[in-house]
Amino acid sequence: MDRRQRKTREAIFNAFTELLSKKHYSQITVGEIIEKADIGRATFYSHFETKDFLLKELCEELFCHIFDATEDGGEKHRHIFACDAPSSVVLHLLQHLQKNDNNILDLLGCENNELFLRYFKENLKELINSHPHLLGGKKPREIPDDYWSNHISATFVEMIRWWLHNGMKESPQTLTNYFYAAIYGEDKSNN
Amino acid sequence: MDRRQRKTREAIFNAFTELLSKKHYSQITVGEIIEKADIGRATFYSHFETKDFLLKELCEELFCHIFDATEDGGEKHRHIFACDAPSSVVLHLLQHLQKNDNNILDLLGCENNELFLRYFKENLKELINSHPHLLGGKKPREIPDDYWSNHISATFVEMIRWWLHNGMKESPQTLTNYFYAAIYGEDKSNN
DNA sequence: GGTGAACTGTTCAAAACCGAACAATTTTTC
DNA sequence: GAAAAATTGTTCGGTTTTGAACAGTTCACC
Repeated sequence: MDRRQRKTREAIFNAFTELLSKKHYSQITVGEIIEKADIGRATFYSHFETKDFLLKELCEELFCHIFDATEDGGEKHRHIFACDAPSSVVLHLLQHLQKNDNNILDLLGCENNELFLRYFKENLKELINSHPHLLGGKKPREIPDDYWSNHISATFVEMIRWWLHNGMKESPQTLTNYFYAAIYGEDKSNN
Repeated sequence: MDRRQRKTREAIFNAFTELLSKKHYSQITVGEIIEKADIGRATFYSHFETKDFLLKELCEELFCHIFDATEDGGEKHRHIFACDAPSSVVLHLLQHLQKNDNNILDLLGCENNELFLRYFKENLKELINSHPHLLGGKKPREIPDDYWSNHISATFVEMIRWWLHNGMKESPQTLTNYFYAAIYGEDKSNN
């Protein structure tokens, strides 16, 4: 990507993220984003059709970052698909959140958190649909696949919401244990 | 100035300032500046003929900033020419330094400080030449004007060097008193 | 003192950005 | 509920930045 495009895109994302942490999505104007990003009006619209599309792309970028390989202290860490057990996928994701990559905690903690948690759940559900055993769990035979993926992703997101709401006191490992205990009915997090 | 030019110029100045605080001027390459500023090669040379010109313009910008009116906590502060007494000019300049506007202390404290103190002295001397009573002092009749301006500016710069070297413990007001005591042979800083 | 690597400064067509306008729509205000 | 103000999304000529080259110079190493 052209250096100018990259810089403009980053400037917009940064400005938008900053605004999102301060006020509600609906009362953020494109003009504010433009002003904070310090770019021209036409430039904004050459990158994003509307504010909604900007939000969508921001979310996608955030969750792609969490779900994909990324730099980690100078050393590439493993892609989640390369994890050896479903529980390590959960652990991995929680660690990402705890490290506050891309200031995602600001967004999950602010008054716009519903926006992001919804996106997060949708993305996670799609991922589970395409990789049914990603997070493990034992699907009862009589339940449709889509119901199950909805159940798992909802459980995961609600766990995050609970975690955030309680001050993130628990370690990612502890939370992972809770997650699988709730799904399996017992602690099999070492599977 | 075009928004792109302003951003590029700032990026170059910031990158250059950062590099100057870490290594000696002579061993900073244009390539490093370009990389840190995150701009194209041709862009750099469309702004500055050479690294030397960049240094020159950085110095000019820094000292213009100190000597000119600028934002001060949301409130415009007085231009030095509007100060009521020569001693308040000195006080004013020292306060600027103490506040570390534009990270000038990084530059005056690093191994490139000679570079900046020399520029500072030259600029100050020119200013005194054009405004002989700016900093006050009583010029002995037998001394040429240029010798006097050189004397005053050198005295000022050496005071700054002493201040920096001793950890800037003295208040700007105290230092102002020292300055005039040394020039006049007694404390007349309230003139 | 010779060789290769790094650095300097220049060129140019292509691409992105600017800014200032504009009509259309929404929101605010009275 | 009408007028005013703010916001949205588009247009376009002019400007800046880009990136990838290039020859010429300096530097580091042997």
